[in-house]
Amino acid sequence: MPELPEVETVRRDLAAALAGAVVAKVEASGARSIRRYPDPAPFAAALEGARLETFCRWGKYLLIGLDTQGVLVAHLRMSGQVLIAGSAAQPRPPHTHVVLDFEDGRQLRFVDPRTFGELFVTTPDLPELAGLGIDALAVDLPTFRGLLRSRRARLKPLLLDQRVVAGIGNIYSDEILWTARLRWYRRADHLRPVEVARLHGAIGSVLTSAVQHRGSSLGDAQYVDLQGRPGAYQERHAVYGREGGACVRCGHVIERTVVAQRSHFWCRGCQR
DNA sequence: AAGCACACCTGCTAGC
DNA sequence: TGCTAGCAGGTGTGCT
Repeated sequence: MPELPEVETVRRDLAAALAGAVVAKVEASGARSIRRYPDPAPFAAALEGARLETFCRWGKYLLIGLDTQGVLVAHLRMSGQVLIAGSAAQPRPPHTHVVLDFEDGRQLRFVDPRTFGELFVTTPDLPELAGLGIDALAVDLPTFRGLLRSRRARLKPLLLDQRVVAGIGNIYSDEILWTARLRWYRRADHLRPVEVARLHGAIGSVLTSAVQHRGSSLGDAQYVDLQGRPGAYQERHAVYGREGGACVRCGHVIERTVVAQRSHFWCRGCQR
């Protein structure tokens, strides 16, 4: 589900809602959500009594800095949601696996039907995230050029590779390629300089616009924000999920093909 | 290095 | 109406 814009929306809302909040109690009933811990007690102990101080994001990882020098890391994978509740009395959604109780009575809930997501507490140097590429909203053009120079990978798998640039998933890779007017199978090291610049510009413009519209929620509403509300960027998708529709730029029919075992949506009329 | 197949899960939908 | 196959926003591993 969530890619960079959705995680960034959650990050901003968390910062506004929970800066300074102190964890009173942790309930971790879903073992898979804290799978790095053979036993839930150390996970709870790392959080109980801690004050939430900073709210950062790196790619699709949410990073909450604690006053204990620890960092709570969350990755939502396909179906994870972070929801805030005004009180413990508010009914819990199905598949609520981890609950943080705050001193003021509010709760933060980690809900995840497919249980691919996870939470853990680590040190500020984030050893578990070694190898993750530069954040997609932080990469400048010269750096991006350098990243592509020696890569023989095709553009779609390259954009999805979190070791190169972090934060882009299946929806936004298609929107970025359409915006840059490039086909998925172009090789990174064969792009002309003007095409590299277009791709870099498209990463910035698509992700920034998606953040402004609070991310994309598809029909099954797996992605919702902290308050359970959907995003609005899906209304602006040019290609993703629009198979058979008309390209808003050139009028050709949007096609769907399978690339790297994922659905890929594109326009043969204006993507080269 | 790159690409593929598959694994991890549940839920929803399209098609029979 | 009821069943089943296929599909889903992500990543990790193991194999060519």
